[in-house]
Amino acid sequence: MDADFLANWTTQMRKGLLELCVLAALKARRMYGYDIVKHLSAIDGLVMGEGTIYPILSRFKKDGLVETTLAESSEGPARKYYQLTPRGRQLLGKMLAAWAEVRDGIEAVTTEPLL
Amino acid sequence: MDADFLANWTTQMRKGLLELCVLAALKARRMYGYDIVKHLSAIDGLVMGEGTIYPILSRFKKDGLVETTLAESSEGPARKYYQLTPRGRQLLGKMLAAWAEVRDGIEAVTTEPLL
DNA sequence: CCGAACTATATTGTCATGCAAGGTAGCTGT
DNA sequence: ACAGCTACCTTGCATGACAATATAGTTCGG
Repeated sequence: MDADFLANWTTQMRKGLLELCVLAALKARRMYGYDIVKHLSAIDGLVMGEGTIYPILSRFKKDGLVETTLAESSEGPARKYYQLTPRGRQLLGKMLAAWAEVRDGIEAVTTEPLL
Repeated sequence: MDADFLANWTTQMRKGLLELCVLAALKARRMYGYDIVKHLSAIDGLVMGEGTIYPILSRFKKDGLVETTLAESSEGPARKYYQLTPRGRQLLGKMLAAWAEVRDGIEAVTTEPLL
């Protein structure tokens, strides 16, 4: 089915892009995992589940891009806040540059005039 | 190394996006594999190798998105030209819509004002 | 006429990742 | 007690980019 192809393709398209979004979301403020899911899912095209965010955050921590702080919550278990390290901030800059390049390239191909 | 992380991430980011570019490149005219590589590699951020294009084209053909025509060449082996089927053209439209949605979503996250 | 260089197609294997599914645990209201 | 929400985390699968590799035809210099 077309629907299958499209759903599958959409998954593939998001690879890597979600990492960019998560890092970008942490640029302005610290956030905890569950919150990031809600935050990004509010945006069309960036809907994601918890099984997606936690592996990403673990990777980020392992690679020294973020650090964590535990904080009590009155609405459930303690929240683990993630905040960017200088290294994470620097890498985010490079990723944004690479993203802009690819985005512009795609824009060029998809709007190409007929030859 | 940061360089490793970035290189790896760039690879992941391109997943799916390259398929979009290939379909889009075929929108205006038929092309053969080697030619598509040269064509897209001329654009920064869309550089790709032959080991990438042929699996994509095979998938497209298997899924009925493109059809092929063989044509003699005076500069090497016969060229296998790929052209969009109506189904491929229709799917390209849907993919472009999904792409626009994700692109705009990322734009929103990465340019978010400080709270 | 031999080999280097280029065109062109194709396959195999590795690796990272998105995501569904499942599991644990704390707090709130009935 | 129990349902329902918040919040965290792990396992397993499917997918696709890319490097490496193989094959074969053409062209051109020595």
